[in-house]
Amino acid sequence: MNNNFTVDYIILGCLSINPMSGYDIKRLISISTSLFYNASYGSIYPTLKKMEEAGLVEAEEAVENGRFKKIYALTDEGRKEFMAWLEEPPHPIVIKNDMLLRLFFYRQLPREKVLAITAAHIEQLKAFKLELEEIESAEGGWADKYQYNTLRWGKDFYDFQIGWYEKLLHELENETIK
Amino acid sequence: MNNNFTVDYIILGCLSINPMSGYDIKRLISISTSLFYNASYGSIYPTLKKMEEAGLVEAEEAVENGRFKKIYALTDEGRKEFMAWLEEPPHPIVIKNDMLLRLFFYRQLPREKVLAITAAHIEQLKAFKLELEEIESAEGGWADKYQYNTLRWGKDFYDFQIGWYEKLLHELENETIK
DNA sequence: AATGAATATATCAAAACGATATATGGAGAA
DNA sequence: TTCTCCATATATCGTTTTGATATATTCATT
Repeated sequence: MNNNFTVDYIILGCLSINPMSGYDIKRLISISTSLFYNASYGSIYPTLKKMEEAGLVEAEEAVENGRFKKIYALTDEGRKEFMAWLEEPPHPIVIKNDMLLRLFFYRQLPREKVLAITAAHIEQLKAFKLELEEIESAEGGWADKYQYNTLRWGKDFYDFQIGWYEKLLHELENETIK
Repeated sequence: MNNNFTVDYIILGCLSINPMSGYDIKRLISISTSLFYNASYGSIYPTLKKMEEAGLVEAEEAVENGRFKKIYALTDEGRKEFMAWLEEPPHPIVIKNDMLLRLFFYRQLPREKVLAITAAHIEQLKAFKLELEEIESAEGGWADKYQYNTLRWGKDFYDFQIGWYEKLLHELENETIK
């Protein structure tokens, strides 16, 4: 585990809160961190296996509601590894922003199409923000002050984006930028 | 090219501005879009080869300053493909934000370490913003109004992040959040 | 003449994605 | 009751992407 910008630590982090299955990890991520850090089944399950072999996690096969489950928990070694990671300074942010990539080339598109796409994008951002607020009101149990702040970042980031594209749209409509 | 959230279109986009080599594409990306959409040599060169076979780009072997270069240019087919992509609505943003991921778990870290990491992160963001402003004053030739706006987004996004973490830091210092 | 930086192409192992296969339990409808 | 659909749960697989490195050449500096 030489590179500390991998899916390994989000998994260790989930298990540091509670022992859980790969499916639980995926669900926890999707309702809490997916906006700023996501992971797929295709990385979660192989990584759990790899970390079990490395002695960072242990699996206990359990039956819950009559359904088979493999509950993973941190070992002492795993918790040590996670805490060491937690103290390190963070890596720079990595973004794939498809809208901005397209914007970079929009000179080649007729003005009215740019306006339409931008307006639609603003509506989509507003819809995503609403979704996030629904998650906020539905959940609540797991939220300590730090976790709550990551959720607040999500909302603030949507507000930033919505405001930014609204300003752009108005400028394009009024053609005040040269 | 079924999935339109791949490296293919950023390459077609670069070539839509000017014919250039894989090395040129990498450099153009790193000084213009890397903040919101990056690509590595390991994806650029194989993709150029794949798209040449598919007839979307053509290579011309040239000698520039006595140095061998493979200049790629869009074919009519390639430009058609790119323009079709450009009209589509964008995919949602994808982020890997290591700082926020760590924040999600910071309850497990002593308060003073959280404060120190957050303060250091703010300084790093300010340094990155300065770097971006240096790129801005160095370049200028390629900047049409849309391209300039993507650069402005970068600066605005740094301002948003700096402000956000400064607010967080003050709240943590004063412990006004429950 | 030597060194090192920038230019330029290319490849490879490891990681991650995205989609899908498989299977079961539970809820509600027909 | 049985059928269907959805949520739960684990797992895999081809493709894509990353990150690092290998190789080679030119140019400017020492």
